[in-house]
Amino acid sequence: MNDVKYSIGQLAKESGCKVETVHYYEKIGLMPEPPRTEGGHRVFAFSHVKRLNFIRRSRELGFKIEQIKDLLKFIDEPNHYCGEVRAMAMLQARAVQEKIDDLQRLKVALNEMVLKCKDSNNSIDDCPIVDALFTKQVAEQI
Amino acid sequence: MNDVKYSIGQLAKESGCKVETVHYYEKIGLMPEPPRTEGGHRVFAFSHVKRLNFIRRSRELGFKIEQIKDLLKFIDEPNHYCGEVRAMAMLQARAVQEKIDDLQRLKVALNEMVLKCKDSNNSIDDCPIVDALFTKQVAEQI
DNA sequence: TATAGAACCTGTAGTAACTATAGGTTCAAG
DNA sequence: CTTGAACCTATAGTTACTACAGGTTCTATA
Repeated sequence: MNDVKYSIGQLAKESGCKVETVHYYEKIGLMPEPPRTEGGHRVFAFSHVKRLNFIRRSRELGFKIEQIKDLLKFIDEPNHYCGEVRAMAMLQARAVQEKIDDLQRLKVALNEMVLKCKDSNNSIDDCPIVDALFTKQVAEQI
Repeated sequence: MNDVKYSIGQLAKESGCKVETVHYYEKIGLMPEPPRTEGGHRVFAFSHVKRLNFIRRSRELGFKIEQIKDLLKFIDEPNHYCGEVRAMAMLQARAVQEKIDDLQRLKVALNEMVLKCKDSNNSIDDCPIVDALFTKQVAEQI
């Protein structure tokens, strides 16, 4: 039977979150309010472990909390199709690609600045990096 | 002479920030407190435009506020060398590369999930993406 | 069974880097 | 001289947590 019970600490460990994060997810409605012991301690089931894993992994993939709420809605409510999830994943992949492109441009700019700055014993007044940062449209020089 | 004066709105426009951002930078000590008019409006000089441009561009390159404070310290205080700035830029470039690598892994994971999910009319119960997110160590499958 | 201390509880404040709002004052153009 | 744009301050909101304080419950050992 799958009626193993988990304390919040075990749940957290099991899914790689911190206890405070579980509290937080409960507060914002990502995780349901679990049953409690007499004394008020939360008692979780394996389904909670699965759900929290889903959330954590989605976060790792760069989904925002609001997006994860949408994903969980698909899962919680019946009558949804794989296509909706697929579409979200594709959108996410595109957003990630854009971030990568931005960072690539960044890196090139930084490396160029470093290359220009050959004589690192220069006084700060002659530093090409400082210079580059003071001039307009660094980003567009790239 | 370079004694052109700028209102906060002009300063903001000139350097691509919002007025509130200038207020904020002043509050946290990135920008100095400028002189004021009788009525209390801030009056900026060209040096402020340059400084704010430096800050904005550094932010665009992914430097954190605290790092920019360090960079500005180099510039504000005498007896600093180009090498210190160069070292920070190199560190920054490396950090950016790491972020790029992370995102690449992300993108691959997302794309693989999308590819596996061929039949988007499937019910959500059979969605390989949802499946992948529920299983452990998605990130390590990549 | 008594007790120590680990783990839990709630609620609030802090983080980064702004953005937005409210409610009031000053400036500049016509 | 009036109008309305731009400015002022102060506070709250944003995102996704993290960290604390001050108290309670659970559990393992003596």
